[in-house]
Amino acid sequence: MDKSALFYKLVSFTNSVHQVTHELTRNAKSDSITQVQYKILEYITVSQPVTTSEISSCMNMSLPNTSRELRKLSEKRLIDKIDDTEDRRKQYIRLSNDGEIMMNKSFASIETRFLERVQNASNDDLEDIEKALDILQKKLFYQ
Amino acid sequence: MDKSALFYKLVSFTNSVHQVTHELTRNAKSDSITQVQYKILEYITVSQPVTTSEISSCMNMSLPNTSRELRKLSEKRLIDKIDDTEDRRKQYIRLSNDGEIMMNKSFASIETRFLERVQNASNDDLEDIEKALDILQKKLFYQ
DNA sequence: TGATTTACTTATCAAATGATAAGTAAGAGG
DNA sequence: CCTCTTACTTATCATTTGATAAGTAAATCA
Repeated sequence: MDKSALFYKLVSFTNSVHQVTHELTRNAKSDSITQVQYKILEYITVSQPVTTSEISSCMNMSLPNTSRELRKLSEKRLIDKIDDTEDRRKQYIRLSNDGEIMMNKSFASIETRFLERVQNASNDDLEDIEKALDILQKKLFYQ
Repeated sequence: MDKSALFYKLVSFTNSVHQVTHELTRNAKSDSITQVQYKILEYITVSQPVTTSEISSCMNMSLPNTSRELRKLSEKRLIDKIDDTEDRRKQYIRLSNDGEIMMNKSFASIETRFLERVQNASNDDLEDIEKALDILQKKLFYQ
């Protein structure tokens, strides 16, 4: 097994994933938030409740900048900050109702584009895709 | 086959790909160029020769901004611009020698991290990974 | 040949992002 | 109790990035 050849395949693959992700998510984001704010909301959506520190380290941004962006999201009423009752330095971040509504819309838009993309795939194709996603997530893109 | 469930799997998967890509490529970029400039060089590396317009549309950036960044890369002697002899409005972009050297270093660094990531994978695992990459690229992340 | 389109450049401005210093307040450890 | 560490905030600044207007020069088209 030539690992170098596999590496080049991976480079090409990740480029495709980035391209297609861009294609699927274009216009999904509301104009009232920035790209970084959208990525933060996306992370909160799938991981809530999360602390500010967790967001900071998972999104690879500094704590001060994370704090600033969360303040902006809070001012836009898209997230709620809930103080931890045990450790009062911590606070848990959740989507607010407005945030839920916004992210539901975004995900619906992305899902629509996804469905367009796989509309011609057979059931066998879809099963192949699912298995392939599982294998790669487990064996290559594990965290 | 539940396409909605598959969609959620895809969301989780693309997040993992982004995370791992970030992990593999950290420190791969020279400090003398910006993130966007690095992405442009990466695109030129795998697609050269390319025109300014092609870079602009494939990287989803405006022609003026693309032109500016290419000028900066040219000033740093990382790319060469070659006038098209047939259509004199066009110019083809290539890596310069210095650009080749820089990108070879970057790719070597990324490959090293990739090899660390798969060092415990068996030959069967690697074959599974390769097949999965092929399937997804063909059936889901096609351009 | 004149009008239109294409490929690209220059210039300018605003906004987003990143980096860093300095601070507060609470928990943890000796 | 005192020190250290953790979790987070505020403030500030530089840089990067994005958007837009206006221009040049070459090709195409009618």
